[in-house]
Amino acid sequence: MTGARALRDLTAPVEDYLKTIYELEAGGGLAGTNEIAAALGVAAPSVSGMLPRLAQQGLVTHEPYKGVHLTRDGRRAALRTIRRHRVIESYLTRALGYPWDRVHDEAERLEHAASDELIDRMAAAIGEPETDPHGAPIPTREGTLTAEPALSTLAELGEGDPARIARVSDRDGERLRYLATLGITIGTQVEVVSREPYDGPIALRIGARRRVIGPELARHILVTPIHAKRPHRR
Amino acid sequence: MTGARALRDLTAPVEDYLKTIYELEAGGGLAGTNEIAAALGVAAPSVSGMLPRLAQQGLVTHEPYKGVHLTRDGRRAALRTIRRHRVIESYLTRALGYPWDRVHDEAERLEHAASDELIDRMAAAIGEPETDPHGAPIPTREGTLTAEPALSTLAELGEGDPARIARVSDRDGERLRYLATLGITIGTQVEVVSREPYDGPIALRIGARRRVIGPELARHILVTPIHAKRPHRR
DNA sequence: CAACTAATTTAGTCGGACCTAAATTATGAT
DNA sequence: ATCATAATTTAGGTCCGACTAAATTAGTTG
Repeated sequence: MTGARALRDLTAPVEDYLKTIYELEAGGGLAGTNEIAAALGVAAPSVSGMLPRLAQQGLVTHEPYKGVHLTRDGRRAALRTIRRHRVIESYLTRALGYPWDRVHDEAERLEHAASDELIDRMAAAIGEPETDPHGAPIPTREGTLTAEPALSTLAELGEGDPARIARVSDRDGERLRYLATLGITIGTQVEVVSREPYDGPIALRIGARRRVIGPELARHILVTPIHAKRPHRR
Repeated sequence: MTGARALRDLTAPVEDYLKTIYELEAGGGLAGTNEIAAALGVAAPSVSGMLPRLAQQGLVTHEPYKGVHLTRDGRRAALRTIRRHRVIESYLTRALGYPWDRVHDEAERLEHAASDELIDRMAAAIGEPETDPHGAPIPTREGTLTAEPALSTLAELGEGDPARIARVSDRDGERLRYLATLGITIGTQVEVVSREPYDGPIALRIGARRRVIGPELARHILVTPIHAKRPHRR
């Protein structure tokens, strides 16, 4: 009974907090005030001020000085916003020809304004994709996120290992633009040709091309290693 | 020099006020506080509170107890928002299959979140339409609105006069839904078959169908009378 | 275990946008 | 010209979401 009520009229900042907390929780156990503040580009006391408001709406549990956790409702709201974001990103690239480095900011604003109906129509119009243009999985309408298969970093691949580009962060447009010039897009097959020791440059075969990238960049590129048998995982 | 600055970061409420003031000015000389309040669904003192803020941003000139007028900047911002709204409505119907009675609310929210680039891409994707799904003209990217040809009301038509449905209000979804069941859509040709005196019902031929509507509804339907020669206006 | 440091919260403000209740101004009628 | 009424503004308050500066708590280290 508590579920469906609050989700409707969350403010844009609230949705942003929930999304951020969700991502921090997923990626590192607990979400700290400072982390949230840094991720949102906001001062730490602003976060301290927001947390009680979120708690009072039943979206989050908060023990002062310890940390925050999303409640079931909070997680649902977060996944709803994430779904919106990723569907919008997908739609903009597939239906309106947006380059992948310019969809993030647009989605960041539209995700708070689009109705469920619009999101569903967009998703349907582009064939209900399972991932967004950067490889991130799109939560379902019901708020479930298919468990992501374990991905490796391009930096972890050994020489001669073939792999397929699976995911990159959508945050840094600059980096996405650079990756595009390298020919690195989601689904592209790559292979580590050679690696210099001591965290040195990594030489790649990307399709037919050969390129060398730094290890720091490689750590931001997630890949699915390709084994002898085709990875027909479901 | 003053122009381009302020337009970028107007808040959603500010854009709504400007849009409303623009429409009231266009439709009736001066925009009164109460009118604005009624149109926005807000208390009158809220408007009194907002007007100085708008004036201070150079969007409006305000002489207390007399009235408001949009400045050049204010008019530009208003037209920009109106363009957004109408492009979005058009896109939703033409590209995503929205029925014309459900696009208004969606556009009302998206118009504050969409970038200029998105609006332009949407417009391009559906062939740069000149009017929205309800027949309202779409301002150009440069902020000009082609002078609307003088339209009549369906209630003003005499018996036997053929006309083409030109425009209806997008506000009332209920009414739009009813009009759709009558077969009344933009561009449809209609003809007044007969009219009862004393502001009585009006019998119409709509395509092949015959329908009778009340005079109040007829006054909300704008039409282009069709004369002997085809109205090949540009 | 005491003390320092880093993380977090509290205290105190601010601006935007809304509200109700009470003044004020303008206007039209007598 | 005065007076009632309608339109508008002022007064006073709320909530949200942000800020800086100052306190507090937790955690680590000597």
